[in-house]
Amino acid sequence: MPFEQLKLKNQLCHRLYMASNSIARAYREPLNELNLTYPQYVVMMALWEQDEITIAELIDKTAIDGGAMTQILKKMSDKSLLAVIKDEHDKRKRLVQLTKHGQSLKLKAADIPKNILCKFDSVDATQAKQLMQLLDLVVNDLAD
Amino acid sequence: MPFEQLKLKNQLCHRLYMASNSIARAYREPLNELNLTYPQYVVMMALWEQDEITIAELIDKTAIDGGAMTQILKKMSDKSLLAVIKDEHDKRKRLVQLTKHGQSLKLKAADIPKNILCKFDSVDATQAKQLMQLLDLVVNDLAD
DNA sequence: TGCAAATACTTTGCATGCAAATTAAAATGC
DNA sequence: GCATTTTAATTTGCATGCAAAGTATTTGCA
Repeated sequence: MPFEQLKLKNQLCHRLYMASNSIARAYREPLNELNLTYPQYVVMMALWEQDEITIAELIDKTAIDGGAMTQILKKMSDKSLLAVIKDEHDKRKRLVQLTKHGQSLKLKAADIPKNILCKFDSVDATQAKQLMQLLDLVVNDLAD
Repeated sequence: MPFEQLKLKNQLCHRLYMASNSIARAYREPLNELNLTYPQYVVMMALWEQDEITIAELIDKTAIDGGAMTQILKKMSDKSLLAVIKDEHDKRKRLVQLTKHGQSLKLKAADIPKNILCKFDSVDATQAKQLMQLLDLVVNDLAD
């Protein structure tokens, strides 16, 4: 069968495209209540894990584009979720620091992952873990 | 361990986010040679499977947003890959039709999926199929 | 010491994804 | 038969993802 590989139903990339968009859409509602977009939420999660890190470290942890990160941090700073401060030891670097407000939001966000997982009627914990492992393989194979 | 569920390493959504971006990035180079973006390539694949379908059907097949689809089709029309024509039976609808140029591009695109798969050193065919099945479960569970 | 190369960010331009509002046409219902 | 509702697209505004160019510092090295 010629061109069989070009059919959408055979494309891993299209599955990923749809799944990624679907899950981001699922997060939209609960995140709206926190006045956060999905990438902004990812930044918050990274900072809740470790506060006061450089922008480069934040980019590394979140895999968010550097150009986008500048804009995202500016908006989050405007919302008083965090502050971007100069690194006195290396003036090229800037440190990102959560505000009290940003820190306190962690409590409100704690239930979000669970509420999303509730929607997965067909995927049990084992499958979810398996899925994450497979996705890690994909990401690693495609990493430069 | 409190807030363990908020760590990025435990988040299925963040894996999907990274994997989807990674694979879209991997397609960028080969698609540049065809002067196509990734969503435009998805539209082409849908039309190579079945030509002369309505925009609604195209949206259904590709899962591309309707608002974005209008813009995408306009750009593809400007590049003479396809034409958007009126449906005489139902004037609300519009049909999308590949041009000869659009049809001929299928040949050049045929090798792209294989070349991307080459990059997956750690994922064999069985795992790829398994991954697609799991992603289908996720998409279906999240579908309204 | 001094200058080229590497780092860390920022800025800009383009292409979506998405929600919400809008327009046009067809289907429904009373 | 006509108003209401539904369907099909388009338009608009906002938030990225990404590539490429630009700026400010710091490193490396001759």
